[in-house]
Parts: sequence; C-alpha cells; structure tokens
Amino acid sequence: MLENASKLTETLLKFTDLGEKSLNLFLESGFKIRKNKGERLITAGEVADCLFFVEKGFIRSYYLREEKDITISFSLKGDFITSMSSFILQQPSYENVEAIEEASLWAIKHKDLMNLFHTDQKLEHIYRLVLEHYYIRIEEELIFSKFKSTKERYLNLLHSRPEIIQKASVGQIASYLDMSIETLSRIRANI
Amino acid sequence: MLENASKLTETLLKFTDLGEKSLNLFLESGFKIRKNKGERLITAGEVADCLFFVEKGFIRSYYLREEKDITISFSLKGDFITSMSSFILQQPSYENVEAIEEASLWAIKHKDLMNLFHTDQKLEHIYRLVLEHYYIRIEEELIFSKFKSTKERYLNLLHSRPEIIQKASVGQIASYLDMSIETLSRIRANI
DNA sequence: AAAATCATTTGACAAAAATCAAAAAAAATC
DNA sequence: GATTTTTTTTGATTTTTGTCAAATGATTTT
Repeated sequence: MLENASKLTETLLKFTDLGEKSLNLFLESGFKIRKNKGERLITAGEVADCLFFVEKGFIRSYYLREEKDITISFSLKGDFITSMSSFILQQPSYENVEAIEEASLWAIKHKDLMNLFHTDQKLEHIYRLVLEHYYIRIEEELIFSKFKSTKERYLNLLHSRPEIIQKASVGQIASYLDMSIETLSRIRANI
Repeated sequence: MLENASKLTETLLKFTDLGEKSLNLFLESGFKIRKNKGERLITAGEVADCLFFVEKGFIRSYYLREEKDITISFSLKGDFITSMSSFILQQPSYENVEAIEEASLWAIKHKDLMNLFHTDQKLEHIYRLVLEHYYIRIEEELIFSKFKSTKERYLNLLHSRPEIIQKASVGQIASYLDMSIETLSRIRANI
C-alpha cells in the first residue's frame, strides 16, 4: 500500500468496502505531492488536471471578482479538493486553489481516474458515493448562505467547522461568509 | 420504449450513448406520474422515495424557516429533481418539493435505481455523469448567491434562467434570491 | 358580479451592513 | 531586533436593504 495515504484509505473505507485489490489499484494510480504555504494546486485559466485529497494541511479555493479575492471553499485533512467544474469538463478553471499552510496531498490525474473507471467498476461506484457526499455538503452550504444575519452565518460556521475559524484569516473568512472584514471583526468582538 | 419520456431520452443521450438496451431498461424501471398544481412530490419529514425527471411543468423546492417559506430551487422541463440529501441518505427530507403548475414527470424509486446499478454498469456511469452536471450547477448557484447587490442577483437570474422569472411569483423569486418581496418589486420597477 | 382573499406595488422609516479613515496589533523582511 | 508591511480593530458616516403600513391590482370564491 502507498505509504502515508492512511487518511485517504480510512476515508474511502467509510463509504464502502472496496476490497484490498481495488483500494490498492486506486491508491497506486495517484501520487503524493507536497505544497508549501502559498503554492497553488490549481491556477485560474488553466485546466484542473488533478483531483487532490488532503492528507495534511489547509487549502483554500478562491476567485477574483472586481479586484477582490472571494473565498469559495476551505479544505482540511480528509477532504477531496479540485476545481470541480474545470476537472469534470476539462475546461479552464475560474478559481485558484492554494495551500494556506504546508500541505501533504494525494493526487490523481483526470485521465488516470477515467481509465480506472473502465478497469474496475467498484471505483466508479465509490467515486459516485463520494460525489453524492459532496453534493449534500454544497447543498447545505447554499442553504446556510441564505441565513439572514451576518452573525448567524458566522456562528453557523463556528459550530460546523471550527478549524476554519482557527486557521483562516479574517479576510478569508469574511469573503467566504459574504460580509465585510469590518463586520466580521465586530461580530467576533461581541463574541 | 416508454411513451412520453422523450425529453428524458434526449437528456440522457446528451450525456453518453447508452445503447438501446440500457436506455430501455432505465426508462422501464421508472414510471410516469402527473401532479396537479399545488401537489407535492416530496413532503418535509418524509423520506424522498423517488428521483423525478420533469417532462413538462414547473417544480419548486422550499423549506420553512421561522414561519417563512424559502425557495431552494426551481426545476423545469428537462431537469431531474428530488430532495437530494434525503434521497441519497434515505433520511427524512427537510424540504418540500411541489408542482407550481401541472406537471408530467418520470419517476424512479430509490431501491429500483440502486438495483439497476448492479444490473447494468452503464447506468451507474450515466448517473455519475448526471450527478457531476448537477454538482457544477449548484456550485455556480453558490457563487452567484454571493454576488453583492440584490440587483446583480436578480439580473443574473433573469439572464441565466428567464423562464423562472416568467413563471414564479415575486415572493418565490425573492426568497430564492435572498431578498425581501419589496426589494424585488422595486428592482423590477426600475428594470 | 360582488365579496373576499391573496399578491404586488409604493411610501416612510428603521435596521443592518458597507465604506471610509485611522489606530493598533501582528507578521514578515531586512 | 528594528523597520516595513500587512492584518485586524475601532469609530464615524453613508448606503443598502428590510420592515411596517397602506393602497392598488389580481384572482378566487360565493
């Protein structure tokens, strides 16, 4: 088995029992990669070639709109991350994905992943399950984004994903929660 | 082939060439159903038993928060619709799904869909492709939801999905775009 | 068709959040 | 370790949007 892909193994097995053969085929079709703080996994304008899995570290996706840097998502240990629309359609990405802190990742190229699906049916099955999981997650995010007050949105994030509050900057969190830096700072001042 | 499932056939074949056998197996595992204006496809608190496809009509998903009716999504001819988290996890739905106008639908039960995946690998493949498509769509919605002004959000919807503006009420659109009815009314008054 | 109900518009005002500006604190660089 | 740069906080003000209320318009019911 691929060394240091223990979190990925654990995560996959939570979805379904893949069997050792399929699991190893999957792990070995990808590769390990490290990114330093500030390094990009995906750059806007380029096609997202890889799907990544975070073994360690903290990743942020963002795009630029009218000179402003807007956070789309945060990814922690145990999360898959890529620019989904770019990876799926193999079209240029509108988002950047970068390491906020030094990260250990597992990565698989789009082409290799597609080939796996032909080789081993179980792998398309587990990919489908993972996709469903992320669909539910983004649907929840969409609902939370409609929570009325800025305070409610902040408190919701604080409860549901406290690691993000600890690791990300005020500016990064503010754009993610769709409020100004000053508003977020004031919310935090009054707990 | 199942009568009057022409839009479904067309939609599926846009994703991949299924072959007549797989296509018919899929179509015949579901059933046609009509819903009158106001009738529910899914009720909050109950498990979403079916995945629906809109052959004709207009469908709205919404949930209740603090007495208020908040629109989650609109579905038109050519869309799949269910309460995804409920359907996937087979847990009670937090959302209601109902016909805004009389609708012709194709529906498949969760159990039957899962069985199909065992019978015919191609069907899990196309389901995966459809899921990816909807993932990209919801990701776009999340990004649009962070557009700053109420006017921008309205104009974006007007451009991207004009049928919704025509068919839904001011109140339904306002909650979908996360603004008050009065604000939406004023935006429309100033074009 | 009249009455009743519901949806939409408009106006006045209040509340929430953004913006602008400057100070304080923290982090990065030399 | 001092200086520069960046981030965060705090204050004052403006803008945006929500709320309340009433009027108008549309739809449904009797």
